[in-house]
Parts: sequence; structure tokens; C-alpha cells
Amino acid sequence: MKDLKTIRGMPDLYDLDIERISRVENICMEVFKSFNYQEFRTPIIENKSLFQRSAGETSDIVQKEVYEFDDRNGETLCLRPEGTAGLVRALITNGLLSEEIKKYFYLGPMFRYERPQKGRKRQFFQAGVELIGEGSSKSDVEIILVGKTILDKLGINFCLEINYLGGEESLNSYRTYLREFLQENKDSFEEKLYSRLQRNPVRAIDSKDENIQKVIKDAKDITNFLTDEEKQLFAETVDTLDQLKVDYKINTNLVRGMDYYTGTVFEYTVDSLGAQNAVIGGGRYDNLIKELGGKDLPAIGFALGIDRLSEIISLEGKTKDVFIGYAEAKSVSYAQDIGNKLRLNNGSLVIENYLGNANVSKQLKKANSLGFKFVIIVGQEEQNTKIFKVKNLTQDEETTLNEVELMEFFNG
RNA sequence: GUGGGCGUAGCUCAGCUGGUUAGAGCGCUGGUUUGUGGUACCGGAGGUCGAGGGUUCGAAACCCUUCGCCCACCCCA
Repeated sequence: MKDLKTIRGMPDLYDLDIERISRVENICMEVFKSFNYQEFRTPIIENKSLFQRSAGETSDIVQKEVYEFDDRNGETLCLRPEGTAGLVRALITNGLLSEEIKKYFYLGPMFRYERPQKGRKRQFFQAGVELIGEGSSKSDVEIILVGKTILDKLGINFCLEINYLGGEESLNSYRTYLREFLQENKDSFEEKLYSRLQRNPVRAIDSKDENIQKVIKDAKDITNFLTDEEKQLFAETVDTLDQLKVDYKINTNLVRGMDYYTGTVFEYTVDSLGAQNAVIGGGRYDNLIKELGGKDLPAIGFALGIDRLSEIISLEGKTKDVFIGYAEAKSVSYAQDIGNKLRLNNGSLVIENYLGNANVSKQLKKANSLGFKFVIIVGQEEQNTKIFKVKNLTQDEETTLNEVELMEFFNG
């Protein structure tokens, strides 16, 4: 039976789960398109080296969370752990980069080999946007607004946290400072932890570990290492958010897991998801495109956890419209004919043509338990007279209509 | 990778310090009701008690192993 199990952290999705997920997906797409972003689909499998070069060789994602395998000609491939690198690769591969501003979105499954817990699966679904070719605060603000619009439309209470990491030089001097600072406090950490922190010192500042927090709270924060120009850019972004009345919290401890982030970074968090409380995370990555071999273009984007959001939205009651039952078996085809006329007449209706063997009484029972609002029973009588009884299950009313009236009845 | 909790019907769970035939509610299904639902009543199906091994006269229960789920660390969306 082992071969009939799903892979750990990769559940089958159906019923309510998938209803929730597709509601989030639909709203994401709707909002992306309303901001005039274009859809992009890249393969789920890429060369592993792409992620080593983008997310970073030392990042946890690449070090221990990538599903990798050799294909038959010996290349090391992997299941994508995130979406940005693949999209940037595709823009370069297809020669789509120019001075013009480009706006793309994507949506699909990502894979990371992690211990599953609340809000964390091994196959999970992300939607994301990337705005390429604009480095000013205007683009920061737009990307932040796209995220906010989605969360608003989903009716979710959230908190926006932002920070500014600075460009390569600022970030490197901050890293150097942190390494030295950690070295001075080396005795406070275990060997293993210490070497991990040395490898990625910025990680220490948003650690939940009490021990680390106690030490790191005396360290200087990133703002001490930003250039005047960088401070100015961040101030512009923050000012614009104020003007637009977008609430935010500056969190100088906010850092991101991928090495490619520079400049503005942000996270939308919620409080009902336990430890995995980030539902949207993103930021500026002004060096990534160049480093992967493309033009030297600034860019900013975010990724959104579709399944995380799907866990916390409320689902409005879905309505199914018409259940068409039959009185005698030979009337089924006529019932299907009526059903299709109704569908052609109004494509947004959900119409079930009953195909089972239950009698009329059972059919009514089924229609009710399946959540249909109207029932039409079609039989010899209806076929002869072309007059139908439309039963409203919620109000216990029956309306008698001819075919033309029937079409009108369901036309709005 | 490290902790803690948990696997019994499709779902939510009960099942005492080991005791003979495995329980409830919900759902499903048949009937009361052969062209009209919701409520009610009566019946039915459905379980190698996660898997493998061990202890025992006897294991859903105790021990070991393993797989999975949940939560947290870590990491991140």
C-alpha cells in the first residue's frame, strides 16, 4: 500500500481545500491583471546552478531544501524552490529585457524539502510579481500596493513591515561589522550555531532564539551603514506610503532569506498562522539580473503564499443554481437538452443534469443536500407540453413556465 | 536535522490497570413515501485498530522498529 500514499508534505487537494486555493488564485490574477502585469509561466524544473547563483550557495534553501536529481545526460536539475530566479532566467533566455519597464506575474507550485508544519508544505503554491527596469521608490510603492490590494480583496487583516537593506557595499560593510560583533561574542554560542551565523550574519538579527537576541540587541542596526543616497531613497518610499495612507511598520531587523535582495524589503504578516506568519514577502533585487548574465537593470517583486492565505480566508457560501432531474429514464436526453439550452443562455449558471438512478423523491433530496437553489423535473409531461415547473428549494415555491419564460427566468 | 503530541469506520472521536463479538455521532445507503426535498422514525453497508516484529493463554491497549500526520525549533511565502 506504500505506493498509494502521497509524498510527505505534498497532500492531494480537493473539496474545500481546492475551493479556497482557487479563490486566492483567482483574486491574485484579477489584481495582477488590473495593475497590467502579464502572466509568465516557466518550467517547474530548472538547472540547480540557477538557484545557487541567485538565492545563494550559502542560503538554507539551496544548501538543504532543494529537491535535486540528475537527468539522463548527467545535468543536475532541481524542482524550483522559488519563482523569481526562473522568471529572470526566462527574460534573459528569451531576450525580453530592454530599457522599457516590464511587469510580469507568475503562479504555480514550488518545492522545498522542509519539515512540514502549519503553513509549510513541501509542495506549496506561490503567486508573485516582478517589476523590472525601474529603481525608484515609485516601483517600490507600486509593488507594495499590489500586495495590499490582494489582501484587502481577500478580507484579511495584516501588518506591513518594511526595511531597507542597502546596496552591495552597504550590505557588505554591515555584514563585516556583524561578523566582527559576533566574533566578540563567540563564547555565547555553540560551535555549530556560531559558524552558521558567521556564514550568514544578517540572519542573526531576526532570529527567534533568545540567546541570539540577547547578544544581538546591542549591535548597531543597518541604518548606520546606509549611504545618504540610500537613506533618501528609503525616505521617499516611506513618504509616499504615508501620502497613500498605507500603514506600515519599519523593522530594521527584517531580512530575507535569499541573498539577492538589496534595498527595500518588506513582508506582509498575519497573526493567525502560527509560526509561519508571513503571507507575502519581497523586495528589491537590483543586482540579480546582471549577475545572472542579463542587462544591468533594477527590479523589485514579491512572492505570496497561496496556500497560507487559503487557510485564513473565509469562504462565502457557494451557490449552485439548477438541478435538472428526470421522471422516466427515457426523458434523460430531453433533460440534457434543456440543461444545455440553459447553459448556452447563461454561461455563469451551475447546472447539474442528474444521471443516477434515484427516483424523483430521492433526486429532490440530493438536490437539496448538494446545495442547489432550483430544481426542474423533466419527464414525458414536460416533453409534451413544453411547460416546466421550477421549484425554489430555499423558499418552497414552484413557478410554472414555458420554454421561453424558462430562459428568461434564468437570465439574470 | 532537533524536540513534543498523535495515528481506531468516509469525517470527528470514545474504547478503564491487557480479557473473548470493535463503539458513538455525523455522512452514505434502503424503507415509511413508484412525479416532489428539508424534519421524524425503522433498517443496512462500511474496520487486517497506520505498517512490521516482539512480550502474553490472550494486544487497539505494553515494548521495539518503521511510515505518516500535527505543532514548535530552524527556515520562509
